[in-house]
Amino acid sequence: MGDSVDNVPGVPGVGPKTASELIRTFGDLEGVLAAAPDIKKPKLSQSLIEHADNARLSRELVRLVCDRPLPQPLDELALKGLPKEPLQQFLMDQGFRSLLMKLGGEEASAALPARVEDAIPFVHADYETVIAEADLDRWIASAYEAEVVAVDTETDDVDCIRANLVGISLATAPGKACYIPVGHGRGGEDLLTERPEQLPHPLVLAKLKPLLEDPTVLKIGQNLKYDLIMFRRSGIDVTPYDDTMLLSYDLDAGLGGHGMDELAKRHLDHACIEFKDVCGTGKNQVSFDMVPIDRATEYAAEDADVTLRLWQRLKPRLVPEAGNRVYELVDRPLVPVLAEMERAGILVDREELHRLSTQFGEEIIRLEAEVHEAAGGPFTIGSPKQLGEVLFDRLGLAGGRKGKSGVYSTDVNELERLAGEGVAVARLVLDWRQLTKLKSTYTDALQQQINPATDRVHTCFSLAVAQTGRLSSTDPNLQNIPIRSEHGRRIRHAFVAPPGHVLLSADYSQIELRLAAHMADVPQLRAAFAQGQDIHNLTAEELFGVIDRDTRAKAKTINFAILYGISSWGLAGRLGVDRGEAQAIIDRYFDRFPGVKNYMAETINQLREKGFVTTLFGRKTHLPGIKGKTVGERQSAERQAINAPIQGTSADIIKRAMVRIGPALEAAGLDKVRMLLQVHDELVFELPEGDVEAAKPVIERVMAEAAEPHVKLSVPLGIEMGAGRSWGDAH
DNA sequence: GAAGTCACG
DNA sequence: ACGTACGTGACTTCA
Repeated sequence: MGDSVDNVPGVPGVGPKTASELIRTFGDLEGVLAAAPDIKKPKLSQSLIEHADNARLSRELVRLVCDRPLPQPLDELALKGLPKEPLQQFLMDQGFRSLLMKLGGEEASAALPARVEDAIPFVHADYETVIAEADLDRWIASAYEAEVVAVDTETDDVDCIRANLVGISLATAPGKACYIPVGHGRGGEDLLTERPEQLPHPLVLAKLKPLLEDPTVLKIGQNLKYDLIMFRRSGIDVTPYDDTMLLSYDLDAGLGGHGMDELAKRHLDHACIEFKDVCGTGKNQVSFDMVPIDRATEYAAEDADVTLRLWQRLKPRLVPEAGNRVYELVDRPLVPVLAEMERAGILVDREELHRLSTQFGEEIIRLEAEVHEAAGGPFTIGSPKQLGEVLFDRLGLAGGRKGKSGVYSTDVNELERLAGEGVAVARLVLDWRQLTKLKSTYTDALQQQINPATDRVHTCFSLAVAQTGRLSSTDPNLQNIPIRSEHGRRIRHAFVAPPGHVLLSADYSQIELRLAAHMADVPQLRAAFAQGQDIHNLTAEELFGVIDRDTRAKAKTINFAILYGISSWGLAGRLGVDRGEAQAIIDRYFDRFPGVKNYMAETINQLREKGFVTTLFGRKTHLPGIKGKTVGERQSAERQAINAPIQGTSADIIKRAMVRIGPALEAAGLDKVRMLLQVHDELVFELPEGDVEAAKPVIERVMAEAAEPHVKLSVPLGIEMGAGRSWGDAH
């Protein structure tokens, strides 16, 4: 990366370094200063400000070194005012223990021990249940004193939009944790039939609010987005915060899951009390408000205790290992943004979905009869096993291929092949499959997902699932709403804006190919994007010398193959040519675009050496499969290694756009524009009709400039936008 | 709970 | 010899 601090005065032999590298070299900020006793302070400051990879770090360096008024911040700094105690909070946040001790005394840094004490056992009996007001006050005071507190909320539902608060747990030191019940025994049937003695819910929240919002106390959570939403619903804005799930994700993506139970096993060698041991499972499961309070305390306080201990293990690894970039710049600030998107939800036309369900249902019944007729008897069309036997055994069609479990493949490729050969039943099954898919997954299911209180659908975005840094969406998944087929597209038209409003969709045009052109440094591709040329036409021209429908389609397939980590077998299968021909095309591609070949070789080398690959923002994806037993496993890791930096950089960029879009809109006076959805390269907004023309340029600018200043791209990022009454109309 | 299938980028 | 692209989540059938 090109950002460097040239000629750092007073640091002989250090050479060009980014701020993060300086920190890494000397252990912490104090080390940097110690190594540079005769630093020309203002000059260092200016230099760091201009070149450092963490603007916030730079600013605090300047503040520390110069003790004079700060120049205007460069990046995120512009988005937020400084907290009350910026330096102390920042240092604690960064894990600069020794400096904190010097400035704030021993007690200020007690929460971040240089070495984690392994010996403190988990003793459930030591956890405290807070029933009296004085005890609550004592715990709050202890959190202020520790300047760090792990927080966990217990509720009666995994869906935090409709969940009720049942209790809150706090931990201020390993082994020192409490549980504050507020909603137990609310009309339970078996376990608790009346409300046991508890502090009133509003009182507890009123007492916690100043603590949770205090800039000098760091709040720590595991999957904090959930708790943030719960607190936001009560008018509490938790800040500042750390999330152990995200720390794990940004440090160890690819090495395992990031749920608390798994992290506790991995890092603390501790088996947490499992939720199902407290609440049961299946039809015997009860919600948390029905759990007796003493049992609830063991479970809930342990969660906060574990979270605090995980933070002590993970946070100190951040600067040395993760380069401190994606966590600070991307993932952590995204949490409240996603929380607001989930809270907002999107309006769905229930009647339209119902009409589509009815319509699809009637068509499915017709198709079912036709399939059975053609097959010579009834069978379960939805059973791949039965369908395969009907097609390839009963009807005796040729070309049946059995997989390792001994069933014939009947997927879309196979059925399309048969349909192309004139097998009528194959086309009927394809149509039946499409409509049952649309009905069961979308038109039926989405109606069930509409929240009766808001009349809207509230998805849950997960930050720590995808190996590459992408988000994922569940309950319902709003990142796979149909668009490609005509029937499917009608479902998109059921996602609408309320009266007087429209939906605006903004998407990055071919962002992954643009990033590949930049990362592999391919002059022709860069020039084509700079001039707005059609990129598949360019590939067709380079590879085949002619541009027509056929060569362009082939070129498009090849461009995708490049992004996914090419193999001659895979390309052959997609293009319908033999393997030798596919290999010839690949060779020709590498010949025309040698940067791509080099990029792939370098990336795989890096993977073999380090065990991970990185995005332009420094996000890691570990791929232990590169050391796998089989060739297949190792080649799979190689393909992932090619794709992960591209897909991951794209994810980093749109996430940064999401973090910056709110403040940018606010600065433009567009406070009624709400971001609702992210679909990997697309953002969907809901806004008053009259705001569309003002909002478009703001959104476009933020998205187009989202990589800057930390990453300088050699290709422009193109944005396409549209607005309409429905999501379907916004494209 | 695994396998197969298919919706999206 | 190996293998039919990268990343997800939801639904259905069936053991």
